[in-house]
Amino acid sequence: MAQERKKYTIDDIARELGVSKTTVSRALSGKGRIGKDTVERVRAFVEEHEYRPNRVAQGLARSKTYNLGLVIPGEYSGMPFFRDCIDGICQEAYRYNYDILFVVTREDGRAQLQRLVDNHKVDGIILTRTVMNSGHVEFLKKSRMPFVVIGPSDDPEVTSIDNPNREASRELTDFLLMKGLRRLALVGGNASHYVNRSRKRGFNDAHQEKGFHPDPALLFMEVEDYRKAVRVADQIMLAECDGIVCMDEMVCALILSCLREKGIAVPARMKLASMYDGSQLESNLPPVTSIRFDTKGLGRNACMEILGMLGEELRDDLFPMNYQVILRESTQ
Amino acid sequence: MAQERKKYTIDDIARELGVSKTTVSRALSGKGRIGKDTVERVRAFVEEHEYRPNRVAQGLARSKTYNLGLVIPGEYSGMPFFRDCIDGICQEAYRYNYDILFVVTREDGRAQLQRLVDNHKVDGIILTRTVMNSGHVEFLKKSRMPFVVIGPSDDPEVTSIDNPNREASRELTDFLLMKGLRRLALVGGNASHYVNRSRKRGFNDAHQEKGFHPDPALLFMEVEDYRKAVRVADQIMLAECDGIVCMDEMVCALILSCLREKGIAVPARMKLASMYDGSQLESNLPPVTSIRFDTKGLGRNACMEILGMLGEELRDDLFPMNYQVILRESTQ
DNA sequence: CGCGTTTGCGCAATCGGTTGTTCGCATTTT
DNA sequence: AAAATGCGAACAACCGATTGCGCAAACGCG
Repeated sequence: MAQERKKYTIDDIARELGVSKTTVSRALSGKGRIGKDTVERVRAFVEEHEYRPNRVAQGLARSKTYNLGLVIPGEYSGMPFFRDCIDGICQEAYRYNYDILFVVTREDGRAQLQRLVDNHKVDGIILTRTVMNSGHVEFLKKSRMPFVVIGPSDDPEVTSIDNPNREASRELTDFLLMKGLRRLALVGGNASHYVNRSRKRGFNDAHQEKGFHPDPALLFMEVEDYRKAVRVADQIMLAECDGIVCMDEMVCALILSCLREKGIAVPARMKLASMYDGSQLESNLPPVTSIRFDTKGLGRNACMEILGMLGEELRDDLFPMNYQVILRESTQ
Repeated sequence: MAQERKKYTIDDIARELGVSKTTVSRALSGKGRIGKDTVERVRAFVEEHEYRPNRVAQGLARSKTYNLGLVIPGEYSGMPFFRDCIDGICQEAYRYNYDILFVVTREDGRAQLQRLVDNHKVDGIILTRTVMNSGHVEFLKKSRMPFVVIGPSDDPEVTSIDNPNREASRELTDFLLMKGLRRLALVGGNASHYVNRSRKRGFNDAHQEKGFHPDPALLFMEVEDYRKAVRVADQIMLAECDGIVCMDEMVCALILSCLREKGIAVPARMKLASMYDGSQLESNLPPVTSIRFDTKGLGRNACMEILGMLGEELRDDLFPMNYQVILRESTQ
């Protein structure tokens, strides 16, 4: 049973080893001229006694915190996309010994952001963007704090990264059109969420390439719960659609549930596909065709981008940001 | 357009005001003897120039980081419970100018935790517990790092806080038994998640109080997707149940969907209730009776507990940790 | 008026590291 | 053999705050 252990400081190490703390510091950082055997001695001692430099003191001396700020809008933090994204970000950050400072923004999001910057609590910031407003980007540009954006950006000075939503949605839609479907409904949740807009663009792209025009009457947004889904499903059936494209997994599950209840056979009487694949679509009945993104990889990339800006030597290349259209029974 | 602004240090302030930095420090902290008018001058200047003390330097001097570690198991981080909980924690932390260091644990969770402690990156830790294993608690006890646990704890030395799952489940079950139901099925997801065990206990409690015994054949766990739900729903109908109690919102939505498809009228032929209320049950068809917890309040309480341990003067009392059984159409 | 107490403030050490510069010594060059 | 070079290690300043202690002026009181 390891007893309460003294916390060593660099001075303790220096004293016990009979060297100066400069030497200890250099031995550990590998910077500056220093003898090989000395390095070895120090390393061994440090290993033995489990010394860890105090990050706070290091931070003061180096003007560095080894913290990254992650800004997430509160109302979305539970969505599968964010879950995977956060997962990737954390995983990559930990590899480089950074930690993640979590900022859940609500109405007052700016105050938290400002605190991070003013108080020197982070070295850089990862900003997730859901709606295009929020002066956060402008604020960060002005503050000289390095940052990357997850989501769209029209500003060439801003490093941003995102899933290829538009392209992927185009491809999925194209696949359905190639199957001969001509009256596709598009169903989604929150209309102001940029991701839904990107997916809608892809949907339109595919149509236009073939000289088709999606019927505006077949666009249904704000489908967030079962009751709304029921109504939309009714309208879709009345409108004589031959296929339904859902913006995300949740909406898709709701719609599918409604179709089953109405006894509308998928895929026999109606094709169904989703523009985002989660854990539920594969094991649904029938399994639903959908687009799989490497969202975790996206998170890792975002993290690598910011680490790169902070001068870290990256150990891997960025992940290629692609996607897969996964064909399942719902479109057979 | 606010131009790039110089970052003031305490020395800058002192120089410009013609006082010592000791004075500035004292004026701002309110500690130590110092003249009223001096305090006023300093405060005004600081306000004017938006000076913010460098938290890292403060941290070194005071041995304090104003960071709280929040340990969350990666596989659950997206669940509604955690979302609300995190929300509450962050909200409360920000009020006291603390930030949240987010630790998503996977298999290797211990390494991250150890880093937080070894490197002095946090003042305290909030540990969320999902399964009862994990030597995290023992590790933290040994490390002398203040911490609280969200979840159950048998250890009297450990501060822990949780929703009253067992009591609430007992009450909900009791309500159903009082209605005359005698063959209740209990359906849930992950069986090793402690929260499901607590709820199951409450379910049993209610039965035993009345001298009944829940039929072990009516306990269905690991119902995670639609396909499994379909099978379970079949078995439930065969078993001639008169009511179904679901462990959480997601399972409940799946089961309800299955019932609708089979044309089984809820509540006419089957009563349905959920032991956790989320955003989906109220707007479902029919709306489902369920237990509402103040999970956000739980998060805030956990945060207040740890802040208290860290010597912060709390501005509010703890929230009373109660719950409501919300009666809806599904049990009428 | 003299003396003890209180008040306001600054000096300097400290927290635990990093880093530019110097210094002694061994090795190589001429 | 003297001068130039290179190497390893230490000195001391510094990062930006906090804090124990001491000093001088102002105050209270008999």
